[in-house]
Amino acid sequence: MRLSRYFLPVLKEIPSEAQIVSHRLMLRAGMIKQQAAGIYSWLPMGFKVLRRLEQIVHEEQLRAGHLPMLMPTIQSADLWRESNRYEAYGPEMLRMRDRHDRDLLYGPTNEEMITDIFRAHVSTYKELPLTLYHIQWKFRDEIRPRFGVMRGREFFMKDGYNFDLSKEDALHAYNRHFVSYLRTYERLGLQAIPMRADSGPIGGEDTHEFLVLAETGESKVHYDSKVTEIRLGEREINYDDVDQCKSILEEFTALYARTEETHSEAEFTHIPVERRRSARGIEVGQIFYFGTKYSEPMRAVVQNAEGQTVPVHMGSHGIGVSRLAAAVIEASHDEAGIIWPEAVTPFHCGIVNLKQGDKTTDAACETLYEKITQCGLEPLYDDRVERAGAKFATIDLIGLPWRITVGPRGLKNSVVELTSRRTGKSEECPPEMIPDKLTKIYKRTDDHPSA
RNA sequence: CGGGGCGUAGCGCAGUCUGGUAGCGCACCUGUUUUGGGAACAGGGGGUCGGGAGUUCGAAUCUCUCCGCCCCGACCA
Repeated sequence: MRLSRYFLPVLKEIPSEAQIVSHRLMLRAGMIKQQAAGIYSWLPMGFKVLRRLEQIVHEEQLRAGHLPMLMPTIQSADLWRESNRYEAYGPEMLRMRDRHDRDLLYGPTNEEMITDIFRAHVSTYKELPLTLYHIQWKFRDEIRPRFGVMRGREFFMKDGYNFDLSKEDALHAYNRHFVSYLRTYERLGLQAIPMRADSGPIGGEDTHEFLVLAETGESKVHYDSKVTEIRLGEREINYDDVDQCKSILEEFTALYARTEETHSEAEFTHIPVERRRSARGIEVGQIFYFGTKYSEPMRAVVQNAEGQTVPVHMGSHGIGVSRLAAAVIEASHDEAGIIWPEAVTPFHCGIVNLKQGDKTTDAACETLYEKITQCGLEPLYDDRVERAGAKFATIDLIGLPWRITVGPRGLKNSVVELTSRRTGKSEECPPEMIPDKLTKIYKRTDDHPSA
């Protein structure tokens, strides 16, 4: 993409409504524009990041064997009356009425709807286990939306639902999600710590939240500092392996890590003093096992091998995709702006032409642009007629992980500069070598399952 | 919902107390000179002062009312 043809309304000054760093940077980098309290437009570059996050979440769900689908944003109130949540959900639910006076709502979550789909089409245990998910906009009419897309009223969420014959099967689904979530966050370059949490209005027995540590996080958390040393890493995972999934869950939950709601001071004091940590975190996901809470009232039942009709065991699982954009920025930025992890960056590199209009530098940039594009990578070429400082400031602000600086000074020696946004370190090399270097860098994060 | 604050050009703000018909910086347009970390100069375009009602010869400014947004608190991906 050529910057001169792109729509990237960057701001030099910080809009006054933004309090936290991710919100400020998303506004300054021209990623989002507020349309109402807690409701945002995603401008081209923000949208690009959102789609990359969505893509990675999809890939990891597919890898775990979960099936993508799409449910509508608007739901009928009748379904919610069946589960008795229409009244129980309270004013957080945005209710509306159509021209025939039918009660509708903008879905805050989809347990009822997925259960409706399940009961309409599944009647035998032979179709189990089944896990369906979608990535769709939700609306929760928060009392006080804030912090940009971190706590929007409208937000983009992956929500999945598993249906199993027995509690044991459903707990495996729980563990499987646990592992797939860990993998998802690690791919995004985020450290998200699983913590035992409170089940809230979704209800249920077992639940873990995944939290990214950040000063601006809204949740208070308490943990043993050793949990931050555990990584999933490159290990092979077989999502059908019940024991493996269980042992990974046990490995990650053996050490103390709780949100404020489930915190126990008594247990906390068993941790050696130097390892006790109380901090704040951003909740980027949560998984639940809730048994037959919805399947019983909504009659989502199957016949088992003995011919008995039994309610299915269910769980639900969510990742806040739009919130992830803010969480990544909270976890990865500096004074100059955003620092995108390679996995989610909107463009793979920026090409900065220091002397736009100069035949030699223009030609060098064009060639680089073409060659890099041919490698399947997407460069953002700053071809504006601007001074070097302005171009550097823009490219730093929007946070592309790699910058290629092309100027007459370097070209005299047949070199361009490759600079890491994260470390600030530069190396000079002939432009012909750049595509290969970038390809190697991105090979590490280019991790698509065949699905 | 309780408490606090704000609404003036795309963004950041002054002007409001003490009424006299709107200004500054950035951004934008034109030109000249510049050009390896947000250039300088000159010229220029852009505003129903959140909406409505009232007071007044006259309202961004005073009064009433509605709307929107932000911050602190209880709830949540």
